[in-house]
Amino acid sequence: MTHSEEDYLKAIYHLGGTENETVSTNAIAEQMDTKPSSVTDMIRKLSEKEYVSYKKYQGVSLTDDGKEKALSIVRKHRLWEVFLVDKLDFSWDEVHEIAEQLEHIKSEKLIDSLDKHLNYPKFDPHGDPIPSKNGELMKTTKRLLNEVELKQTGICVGVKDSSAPFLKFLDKHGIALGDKITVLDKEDFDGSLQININDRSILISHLIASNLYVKCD
Amino acid sequence: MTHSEEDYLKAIYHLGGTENETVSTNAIAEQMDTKPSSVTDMIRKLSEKEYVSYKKYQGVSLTDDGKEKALSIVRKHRLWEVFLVDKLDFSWDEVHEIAEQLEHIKSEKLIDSLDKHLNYPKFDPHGDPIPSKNGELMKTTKRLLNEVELKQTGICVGVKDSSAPFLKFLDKHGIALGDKITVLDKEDFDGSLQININDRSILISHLIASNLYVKCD
DNA sequence: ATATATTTTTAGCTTTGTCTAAAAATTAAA
DNA sequence: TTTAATTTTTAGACAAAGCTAAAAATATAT
Repeated sequence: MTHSEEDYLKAIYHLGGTENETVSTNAIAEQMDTKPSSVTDMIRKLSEKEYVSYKKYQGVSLTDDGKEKALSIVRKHRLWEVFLVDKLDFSWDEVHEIAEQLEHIKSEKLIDSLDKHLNYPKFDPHGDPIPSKNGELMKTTKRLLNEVELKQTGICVGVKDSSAPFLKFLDKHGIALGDKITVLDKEDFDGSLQININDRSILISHLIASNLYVKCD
Repeated sequence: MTHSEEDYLKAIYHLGGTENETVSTNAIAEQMDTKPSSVTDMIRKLSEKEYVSYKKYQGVSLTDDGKEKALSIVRKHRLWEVFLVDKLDFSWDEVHEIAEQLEHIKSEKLIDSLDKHLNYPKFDPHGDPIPSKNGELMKTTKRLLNEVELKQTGICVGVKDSSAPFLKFLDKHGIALGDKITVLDKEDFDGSLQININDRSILISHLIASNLYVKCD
């Protein structure tokens, strides 16, 4: 399994090409910042190796084997992200591209040891769940903050928009993973939300709220 | 700088192709377990990029630029080895091939943070010195154990033969990096050494002694 | 010093992953 | 439903890194 093959499986997984759902050649090309023709080539190879099932012009989806491989890469990626933040004091928005490299390191024992060293974390620094060793992914019932009822409290577990500008905004305003957020008020006018976070009360726009995932009990 | 280019620079460095010393095509091929013709190809490329100086049929040596790159890879390799042993409880003889992968991860900040996290170690688990960030390598005056005078004590800092069988032998007999070794007696007959290590006294063969580096005061 | 052996390089081919440009299939629209 | 637009695939090229086999250069030995 080459570096590149792993990248493709991960991309297909993230685009939802699992459980009989199909993903288009163009979508993969865009996600991976490459050309559709390159994608077709690789898809054919992955199909021969039975990591994906594929009929010409009909899109592609992961086989059980492919899904297993994809989840193992996601697991590695997220564990390394936890390592970078928890142990090396990286901030939330710096870890992605380094983890993108580290996820390809091949050693089962390394990942097992890392998992133990990090005390078996369940979520990565972005609040995304870490697949278990045998490929089970915790179902998290997260909601967008703007969908949360008045007076309810939730824990910030992730973002919808993970672009650097948005992550920097959150950082600047002291909003981080694991923070408890209570919805104090909703403005009918523009959908702004008055929220309580870390014992401060701030007003955030609808756009911000609709890109923040929280987990309520 | 590709993965493969880095491997070649490291190999040339380890073969001593620095400070006007020259290394042969065949030697590199053997070290890297590849063919001489492949080496010639890569040497030409590295020469164009001015990482090595090279005249046909005359062998190759690192430029200042190339040496700097090689030392940075050695630094990364050895820091990762310390991480694996100190933090993830790997044993001495398991870390090499994983570090071989990790050394290619590209992120200056990652290495700086790792160095800090490990508390700026000076030696790797094999007792080899870790180059500083600016490429300085500590001069260690290590000697082979069989060259040490009677009654002298030294600290075990490395091995000459780093093959798995030898490392396993040491492990089995409780000889590890950092151990204090005193030479109690030398047998004229076959060069065996009676040594004291960790409050035990054992007899080791000349071959073993001649593959163990120690550092005396 | 010449012949032999060894080392190194060249030439040409392979694989992996990418690309462009053109053809084929599918989807959308008039 | 026939045409137009879009998506996907094919065909052919390219760069990286490796290989084999043969040629050229250097080193060794008689």
